[in-house]
Amino acid sequence: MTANVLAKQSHVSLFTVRHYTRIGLLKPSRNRQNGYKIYEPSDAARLRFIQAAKNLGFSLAEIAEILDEAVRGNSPCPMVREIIVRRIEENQRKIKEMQRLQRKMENAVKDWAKMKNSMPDGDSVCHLIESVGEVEK
Amino acid sequence: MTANVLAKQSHVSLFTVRHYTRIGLLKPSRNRQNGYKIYEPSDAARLRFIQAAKNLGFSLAEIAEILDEAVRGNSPCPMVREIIVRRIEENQRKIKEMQRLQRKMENAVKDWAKMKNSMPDGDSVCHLIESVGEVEK
DNA sequence: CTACAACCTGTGAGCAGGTGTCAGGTCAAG
DNA sequence: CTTGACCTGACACCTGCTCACAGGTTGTAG
Repeated sequence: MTANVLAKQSHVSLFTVRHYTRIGLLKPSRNRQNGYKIYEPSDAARLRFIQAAKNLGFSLAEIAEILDEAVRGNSPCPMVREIIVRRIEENQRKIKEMQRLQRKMENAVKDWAKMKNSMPDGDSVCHLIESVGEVEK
Repeated sequence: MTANVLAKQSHVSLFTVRHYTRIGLLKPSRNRQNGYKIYEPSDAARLRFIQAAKNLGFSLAEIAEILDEAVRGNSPCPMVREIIVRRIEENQRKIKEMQRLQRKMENAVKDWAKMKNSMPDGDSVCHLIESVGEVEK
């Protein structure tokens, strides 16, 4: 199986397959005749695992660690449990941050509805944005 | 005012000032004697504007456009209104996506509580993660 | 006067997770 | 035999910094 075939079969872009191969997540063998990379069904399984883990919020670096641990014959499960707990906390923080930003933007639009457009001068670039900055403080 | 002084006064890292200068958001003049960059109070105002806009979710590229428009003597306000409406929609989408991920991770942890750790084999890297993938489909 | 620290400079690399472009090699069909 | 579709590695690009490097400048202490 070449990179292109694996990509199409796995509903992933060719670039992604090449990227994963370059960073060592996939380790295809080689066709000695032409130097082409050869992916086995086990690489397809690996790729499915990577997609599943990515879907669960794991970073590629973490996935690489997990795969390494598995290749070394150790159970990656404890590591997996640790990572996801940390990821849940991080994600919660990010969501809160984005909701704060969302409220801020919505309030800004509301406030701006009554304000006119202004021409820039030496002191001010856009009084709309600057008014939010002032309100913030 | 040198880069370092501007950075400290604006509660921004020196690297950030240099970065903004490199990408053209700040345009200091030069000391002819030693080649040092000279920042004026207007650059400090510009930097405050950049921080305010970034706080509101504007990207540096968008901020550059806004500043360019202002320098050309046009009101950047219509552009600002357009961008923020788009940003609100994008942000809402991202929040929903992250909440979906959050639920998925929390459900995974709950399900995994009753599952044992497993050793990897040819078919499976970590059955915890793979079980989520299967449930998804 | 000089040594030294603390500043300044431009350039380039690194992060994450791809996306894409390039020149060149390979292969099968017509 | 030529065309077009594929393959390869190496590299640049995106965002918003953060940092390292090597070298020039400045101010102070001895």
